[in-house]
Amino acid sequence: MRFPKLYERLTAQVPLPSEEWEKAEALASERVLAKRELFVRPGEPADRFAVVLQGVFRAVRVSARGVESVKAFRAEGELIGAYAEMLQRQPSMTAIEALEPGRVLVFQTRDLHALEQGHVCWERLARRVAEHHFILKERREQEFLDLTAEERLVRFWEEHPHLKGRVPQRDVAAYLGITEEALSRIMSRRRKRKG
Amino acid sequence: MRFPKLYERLTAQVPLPSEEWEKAEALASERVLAKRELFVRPGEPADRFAVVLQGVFRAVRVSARGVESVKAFRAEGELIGAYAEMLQRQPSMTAIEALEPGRVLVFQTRDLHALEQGHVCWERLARRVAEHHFILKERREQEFLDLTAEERLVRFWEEHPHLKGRVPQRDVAAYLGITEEALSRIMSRRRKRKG
DNA sequence: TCTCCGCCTTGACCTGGGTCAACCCGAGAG
DNA sequence: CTCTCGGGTTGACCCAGGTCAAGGCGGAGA
Repeated sequence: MRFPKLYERLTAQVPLPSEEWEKAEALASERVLAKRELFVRPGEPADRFAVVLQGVFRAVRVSARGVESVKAFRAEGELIGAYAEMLQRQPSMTAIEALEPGRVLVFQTRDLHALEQGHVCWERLARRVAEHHFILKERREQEFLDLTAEERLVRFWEEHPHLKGRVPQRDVAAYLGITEEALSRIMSRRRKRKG
Repeated sequence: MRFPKLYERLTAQVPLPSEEWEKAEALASERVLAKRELFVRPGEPADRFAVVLQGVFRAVRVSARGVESVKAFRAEGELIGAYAEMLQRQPSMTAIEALEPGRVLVFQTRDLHALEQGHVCWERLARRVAEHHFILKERREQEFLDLTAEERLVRFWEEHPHLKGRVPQRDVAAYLGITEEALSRIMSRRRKRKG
């Protein structure tokens, strides 16, 4: 077993026979990414995903207006991939970019599919993953519905303390749905108010 | 079988043995709701959900500021319930209200849990449901990130043509994340521009 | 050392939407 | 027939955040 810690984490979610995990490991491959390198680029088929072993990534989409918005940041232990597109068997509309030099463990969806045929544990895991991501998205929806940009900022740092110093401010702005100028002003306003 | 059409729809998602469906039907109960009546009220345990047989429902949450925001509208054939809270075994923070007199088919999560022990099809269905809801939420997130209120309005009616005339304007506003005054103005602005 | 570049800040100005308050209108109820 | 009430509209005013443009600043490379 090459990734016992990862196995540990997964098994906490859904019991996973170690033989099954060994099979999965055999199908996975490690990949190193430079800062700014894309793990997924828009237009590509959404046929793979990965677990972050090292580094921070951002999932970005550029709108019709040409504005970049950040859908999520992902760090060690989390999944990266164009999930929604994968589920809908569409080409990716999302870019996934390394914000630092990183390492990931890549799986082909096709391989996972094959594993699912062999043991129900993989379907159960897929369910957990879907449910977890649903909860994340719903939380974010709620934030857009009833928080101001400033409140969303505060909440962002509460929810992502591990990203301190690892993501540029402009990306935080793009995550909050505001411009970098607006974010800069919100921060200076708070500096003044709080001390 | 009491609900063959519903069985049809589900089976299109995930093959469901008819015996299993019959078991589920036996556990479900029909409930009639008056206009304005709540199917779920905030604070209650999130221990049940339902399929809408008739009527339109809204899922509402009131923010700390006391503002109502609408998370979703649900009509015939769709699911209602405090899904996120259910997954997290929390009391509901959401109210689910009938906007018209309605009928629903109610399931206890506990019962579904029991069914899952008996046959994998229920887990598969749960996975599909989670994935589907994820996609819906992500779409909405994207709309908040890169559309104006007016564009969200247009998209809303494109995505929910069946709600025309069935939901009050103020609730559409609460769904879009704006006030009813703002929505009214956006509409009159468009009336002027377009003719 | 100087320069360039990526990232952040600041200013001036504009605009969409929030807030508060008045008003309108159509449908039931008495 | 009138009153009331729920839902929608309109106006006046304000403010958060967008836009455009000009710096500022620290670090890497020549």
